[in-house]
Amino acid sequence: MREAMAPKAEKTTATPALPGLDDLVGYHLRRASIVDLQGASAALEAVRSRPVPFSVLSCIVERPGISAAEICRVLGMQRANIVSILAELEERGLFLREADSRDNRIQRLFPTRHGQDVAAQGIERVAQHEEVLLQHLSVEERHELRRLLAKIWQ
Amino acid sequence: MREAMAPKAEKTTATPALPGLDDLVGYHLRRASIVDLQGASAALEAVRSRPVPFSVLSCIVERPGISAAEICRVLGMQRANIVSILAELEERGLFLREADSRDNRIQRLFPTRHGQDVAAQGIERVAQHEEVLLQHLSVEERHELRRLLAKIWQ
DNA sequence: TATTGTTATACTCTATAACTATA
DNA sequence: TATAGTTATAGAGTATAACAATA
Repeated sequence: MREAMAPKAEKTTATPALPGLDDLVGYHLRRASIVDLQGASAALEAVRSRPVPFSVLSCIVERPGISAAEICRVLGMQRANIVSILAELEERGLFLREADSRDNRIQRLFPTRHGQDVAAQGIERVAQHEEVLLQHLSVEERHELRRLLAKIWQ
Repeated sequence: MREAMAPKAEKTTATPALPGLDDLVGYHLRRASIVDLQGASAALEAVRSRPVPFSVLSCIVERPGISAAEICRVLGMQRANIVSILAELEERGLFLREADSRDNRIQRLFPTRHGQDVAAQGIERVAQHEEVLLQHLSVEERHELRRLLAKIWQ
């Protein structure tokens, strides 16, 4: 607010070609992502989870038998960071580990019935949150947005 | 494949209405944002900064005389979290604090010449990074993406 | 009472290095 | 040697509570 009455001098000799923070797509990407994360986090409280742990659970439910390393590749996270998340999900009885019959290094993860229910409830809640988040976007715009975003990271 | 004989509920009895992780706009928002942040962080190493501190500096450069609390409102961050960031930027001589003449609670922040240079160099680097990030998007798509993202958080 | 700047603190998420055991 | 799971650790970012000074 207020221009502060031109404090002393300078004021930068006009920067016409120089882009500002608001011109960067990444800035809006970040701001939008933060708003989404906050809403998603609130939505996931209903199933006592958080965005990343919930994404991991969803992976297991959507791909029964997936390994931890595979989940990391799918979600783009470090193997070291999934360990405590899996420990928590396992303790809650949301999935089970089963040794791979051919490769003893690998543990194959299978969702329990409870895990499937929690994942379904979570997705439902997050979808409801997105309905609010994207309320000012038409169906076409939502699809276009998702398409453009996927193009960036995939 | 193998229809007829009415299957008795096996292997995911078709989940048509249930959205998966990949259907959530927020999922792609997050993934895209992470990729962008990584690139932006790398780009900002050239000016020894990071996304958030750089955003704060940009705010000061773009709005000379802004206060810390105002920056927090602009960037959507907590007042408590800007303190150490300002301390670092100040120590590097990127801006100066000046007591407000009317309200002694407020410190008005003004960029130094060096601060302006660093901000300009940083923006340039980040813009170059975005050129790579958005290389597969047309100019129209980039503008549409930014418009849709701004619609979400603004 | 409300706001500014501040300290302290905790949590989430991401990152790297290094270890073990298997392959 | 390469990969899977793991431990430890660090860093960035976000969040809340509380305080003193000022309005």
